[in-house]
Amino acid sequence: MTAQDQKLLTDCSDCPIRHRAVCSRCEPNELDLLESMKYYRSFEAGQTVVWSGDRMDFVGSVVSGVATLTQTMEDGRTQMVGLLLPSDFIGRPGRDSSPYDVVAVTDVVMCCFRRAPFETLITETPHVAQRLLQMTLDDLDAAREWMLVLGRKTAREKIASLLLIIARRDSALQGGTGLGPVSFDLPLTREAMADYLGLTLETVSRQISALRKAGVISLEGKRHVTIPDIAALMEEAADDADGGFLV
Amino acid sequence: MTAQDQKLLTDCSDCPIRHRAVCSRCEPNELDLLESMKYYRSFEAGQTVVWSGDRMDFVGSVVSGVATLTQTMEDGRTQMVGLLLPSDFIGRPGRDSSPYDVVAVTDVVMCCFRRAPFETLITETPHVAQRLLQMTLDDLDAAREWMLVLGRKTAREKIASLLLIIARRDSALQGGTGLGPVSFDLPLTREAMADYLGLTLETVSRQISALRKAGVISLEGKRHVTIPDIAALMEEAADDADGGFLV
DNA sequence: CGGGGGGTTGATCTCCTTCAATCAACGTGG
DNA sequence: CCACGTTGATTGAAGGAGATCAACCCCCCG
Repeated sequence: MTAQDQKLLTDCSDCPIRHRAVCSRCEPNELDLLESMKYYRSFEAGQTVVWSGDRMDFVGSVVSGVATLTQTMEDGRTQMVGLLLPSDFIGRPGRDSSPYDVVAVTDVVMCCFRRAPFETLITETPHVAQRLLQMTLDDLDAAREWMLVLGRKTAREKIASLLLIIARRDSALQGGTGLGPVSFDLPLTREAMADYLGLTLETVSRQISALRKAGVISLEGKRHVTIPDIAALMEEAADDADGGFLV
Repeated sequence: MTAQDQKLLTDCSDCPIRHRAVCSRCEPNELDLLESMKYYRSFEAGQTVVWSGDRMDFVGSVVSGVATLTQTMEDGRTQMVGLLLPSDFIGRPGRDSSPYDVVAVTDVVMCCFRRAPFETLITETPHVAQRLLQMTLDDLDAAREWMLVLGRKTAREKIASLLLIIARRDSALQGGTGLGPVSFDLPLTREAMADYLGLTLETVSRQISALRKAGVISLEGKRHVTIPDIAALMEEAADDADGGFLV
């Protein structure tokens, strides 16, 4: 985090996620309340933010970077159940421990609120609670969308679906047009993609190669992806919803 | 619905889901408001409650019976993304169409509210919105739990997991002790189970037979299941969480 | 230079799907 | 009352998509 970033982060009105996070609906006085109880925390790539089952004394928003929510079985099988991007919220009111591991996959900055004051706040100010309900409903839709991917799609379709999701987000954030070639960096390793998709990392690697050989995507290095024709990728993903690329 | 059921359903204070549904936190005056805008609808087994994409002019709670939330791809592959039991809520404020098909799998009675008045109500009375947030968070947890099942469990583990979920619900509803043998009727056909689990109906049938032959479950007819030893079934489900049978 | 993390590719195996036959239960109409 | 069709379920045989095991590459860093 540069000195300038640090400066930006002290004032809510300059916050990069001001218009999308839990606080987006707040009136100025509500924002003052939130501002008085907030603090920032930084995590390095690879660092665990919260361990599954551990006590969690805060909730908060991802300001920058990417984190994952994962579940692990006793024998080591793991499934990613959420991908946390800037403006996404971590933690739930009314529960003091996370049932998932939260791991930073890139460097992450979070805007945190201590849980107790936050919980009283959402019972008293409706705008935060309303926004939180909206965000939770969106998360639920995303989770259900993902259940279709996990349960019914082939490995190739899974990869295509994941690439589309990342492309969509990126283009929404960067303000691309949604037309013409799209290109972005994969924030996830092959293994993390496998954990998201319910596959092995070998299968992920093979299917990415296959999509490359088919000309649906092209790679520079291992991580930078270019999509010459988004419609072709949507075809591969078997996305019935036209999806509305920019949604 | 018998005449007595009908009578019971006219008054919120006698409602069987009074203490678990969206209305469970309401003060008497809030309940009066809700009561003034509610109406009941019945659906027969097999009937579609809402078609994916269609306009939805109401939201509401399942009072009795079982319904499913499913997604279907163009080529016919379908994935169940939710199982709706008594007290579960359908529809979301702020959106006028469902992205999923809602289908009654048994006869279903719903307590409905017209969407417009309900939406103004939740912006004005905090208790309904708070309860809705809680329920949505629970749904999200359930969806994420299910992502682990879909992504990482074997067919046998999937079947065991589904049986456990149904057993848990049933025993919570019926007020069983959670100890000793548990027995219940499957509300779902083999095909519906397959759609829930991301399997084929043949695999479902085979794995149920396998669990029966292994003595983990026993069947009377095709639908009535008895579980002599719940711990054994949890073992088969590879449920890391002790699960706390009664949660 | 060694070592380790991340990635690719190959060979083999296996679990689940696919296709198909059969069965039991049930209703319906002649 | 029985032939017939339908629906839900079971079981078998064969094939395939993805897992598993393993070798190897690239690049960065100490």
